[in-house]
This record gives sequence, C-alpha cells and structure tokens, in this order.
Amino acid sequence: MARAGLTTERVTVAGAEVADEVGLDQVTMSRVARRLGVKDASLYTHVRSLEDLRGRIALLAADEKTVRIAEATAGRAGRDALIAFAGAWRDYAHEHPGRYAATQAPIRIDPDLVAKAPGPRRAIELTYTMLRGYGLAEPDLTDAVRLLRSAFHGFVSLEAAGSFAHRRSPQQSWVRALDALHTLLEHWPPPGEGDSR
Amino acid sequence: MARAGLTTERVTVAGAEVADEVGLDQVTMSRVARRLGVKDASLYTHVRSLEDLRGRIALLAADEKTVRIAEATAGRAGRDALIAFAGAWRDYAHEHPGRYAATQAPIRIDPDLVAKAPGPRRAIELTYTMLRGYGLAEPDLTDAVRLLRSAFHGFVSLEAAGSFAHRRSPQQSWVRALDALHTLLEHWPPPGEGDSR
DNA sequence: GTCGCTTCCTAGGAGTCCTAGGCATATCCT
DNA sequence: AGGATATGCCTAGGACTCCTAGGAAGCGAC
Repeated sequence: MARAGLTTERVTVAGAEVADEVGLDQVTMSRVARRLGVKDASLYTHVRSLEDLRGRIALLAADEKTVRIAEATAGRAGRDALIAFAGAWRDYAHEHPGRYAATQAPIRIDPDLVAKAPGPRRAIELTYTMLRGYGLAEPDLTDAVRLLRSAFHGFVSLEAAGSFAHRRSPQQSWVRALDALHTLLEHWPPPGEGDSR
Repeated sequence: MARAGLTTERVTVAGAEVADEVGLDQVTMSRVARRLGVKDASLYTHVRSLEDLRGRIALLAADEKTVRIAEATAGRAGRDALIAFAGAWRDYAHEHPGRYAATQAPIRIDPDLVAKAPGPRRAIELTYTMLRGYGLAEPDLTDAVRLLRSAFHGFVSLEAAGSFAHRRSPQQSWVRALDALHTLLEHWPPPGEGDSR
C-alpha cells in the first residue's frame, strides 16, 4: 500500500479547498480525508483536531490575503492605494469564501502558530502604511484603520450573506463607498463636539 | 409523565440562549433538548431540523435587534439618530453574541418564515428613515445605507473576534467612527472623478 | 367517561470526532 | 546493501450527533 504523502500543509490546503467549495462548516475530518483518499484517523498525525485544522485554514487565509493586498498596493499611495487595498480584500473574499469565513470564525488558535504566521500582523501594518498619505496622527490613525477594516469586512460579509438585495448592484455601491471613505480620510473630523457644517 | 409544554417559540428561545452562552456552533438538538429537560427526538415535533432551528434563531435575533433600534431612534434625527441607531445595534450584538452571529451565519432559511418575520425588512427601512435628515437622494441613499450597515456590522464582528488588540479601547474608536460617519453623511461626495480637496 | 389529537417517549441507523494499537513503508547508519 | 529506527497510514471501537419510525401517555371535546 503506497503512502499518500500527507503533510500538515497539504491537509490544510485540502481543508481550505473544501471550505471554499461547500462552506466552512462542511470542513470535517472525514470530508477532508475522503478528498485526500485517506481514512479520517490518518489526519491526526498531521493535525491535532478539527479545531486545529480550522485554525490553520484561518491563518493560511490571513497570509494569502495579506500577500494579495501587499502586491496590490505596492508603489501606490493615497486614493489609488485605498482602492487597490480594498479591491484586493474584496476579491480575495469572493474567490475564497470559505477561507475568508475562517478568518472570522470564532476559533481558538494555537498562540505558537499565530506567532509564526505573519499574516494578521502584517495586514494591520499595511493598513497603517496605506493611510500614511492622509496625514492622520494617533489616535485618529488607529480609529481610521479600525473604521476602514470594519467597512471592508462588513461589506464583503453582508454581500456574501446576500444582504444587498436592492436593485442597485453591490459593485456600484462598493465604488461609491470607497469614494466616500477617501473623502472622509481627507476631512477626518477633529475631536470634541462634532459640529455640523 | 408530565408534559414539558414545548412549542416552536420556546424551543427557538432555548436555542438562542444556548447560542448566547456557549456559541452558535454549540447549538445542537441534544443540547437544546437537555436544557428543556426533554429528549432530542421530541424537538422534531416543533422544529423541522437543526438548520430550521438556526434559521428561526436568526429571525428571532433580527426581529429583536430591529425593535431595539426602533425604540432607540424613536423621535430622534440627524446625528442623534445615527448614534442611537448604531449604539442599539452594537449593544444588541454585545448582549446576544450567539443570536447576532446567527443573523450572519450562512443559513438557508425557509422563505415562508422570512416573509412572516418583519425584522430584516424593517431594519432596512429604519436605516433609510434615519438618513432622511441628511438630504441624500437615490442612488446615493442606498450606497450610504450599505456603507453604514457594513461599518456597523464589521465593527462589532471584528470586535467580537478580538481583532482590536491595540491599546486604544474599541469604545473610543467607536465614538470617533460615528463622528466620522456623521461628517461623511453631511459631505457625501458627488459622483464622478473623486477630487481631492 | 371515552374518543381522538398532540406531545413526548424508546429504539435504532448513519455519520461524526477522536484514541489506541498494529503493520507497512521510508529513512538513517554502518 | 542491509538492518534499525522512526514515521505514516491503517483497522477497531467508543462516545456523541442528527434524524426517523412507531408506541404510549397526557389533554381537550363531547
């Protein structure tokens, strides 16, 4: 009986593929094992548990998404960088819905694993870098980063859940939302009582 | 043997309680049955399947959240309404994390059930009502609604996932984000090439 | 009281996660 | 090259899950 040549990496990728194809909640040990032509018990040599596998998928996704964003924003600044950043984010979520869902799922991930994975931290750094051109200073910078991340994540989540049922296409709303966020970053309001006009 | 007096409503509420206490993915037929002092098979008289139960929890949550928002925004306008709306949204997510997660989970919900539940549709209407004071016209209105919903949902999702690990408290960022969104709604950019300054 | 409907039960099949222990295969050492 | 060691994948099985089928016990109507 020939060996299947499994490895933690291959199991994780197979799990990510299952997640993208049929949803994150369908990522089960037996299903991943079937895809790899192997019995489910065999996976436990490479992965501690189902929870562990899901965590690895989440980290894989975070890393991949970060790389995409880094490539897209390289050499860009200001408005161009914002659009490239957001576009890469949304494209990744569309292409890999299961992986993307894993990044948001309530999973306890092994801290050692997180420490090794550069994705999440680097994603934050990239956001700060992108905002450099807008001239924001702390703590406004952190607040702006959080708002942008919220808007991006919220948009693709609602989109994936089918919450944009209105006639207008999500794509159009997306473009206009980025317009609006760009404007907002250029006119970030000062602290204190928010005045009108 | 006395009857437990189950009903679809009671089963749904029990499921929602389990979701809030230990997470949506821990909502299982057996667990809900144990909480109700009943065998799991008994639940199938009131609920079609686990998927059906999850869908009902999602609709329950949508309705509850909508009611909260309606109460909070009643009689308010402009900035006050925006803050009350967003605050009610976030408070509900904090108080009922499992229910809130259900509203976002990838669940196929019985269309007939959805038609009867006023929550989702009314939530959208409330958002439009809240924005009335800002003088936006279609299609900007729809785009603004979508951006706001994205920002609110994204913020509470990231917050729940522990993605705001920076020193600055999420609460402070939340207040400033609402400042920023209020400003943005007052200066919603015109279509076309987004200019700077 | 008795009939009939609903509720809740017991029993059981199929699928899931995970552990324990065994055999076969790859790798290293001389 | 051949043997020792380590590793990969297996079978077997327990505990738990969802869900169905069919039976018994409580409730309301008459």
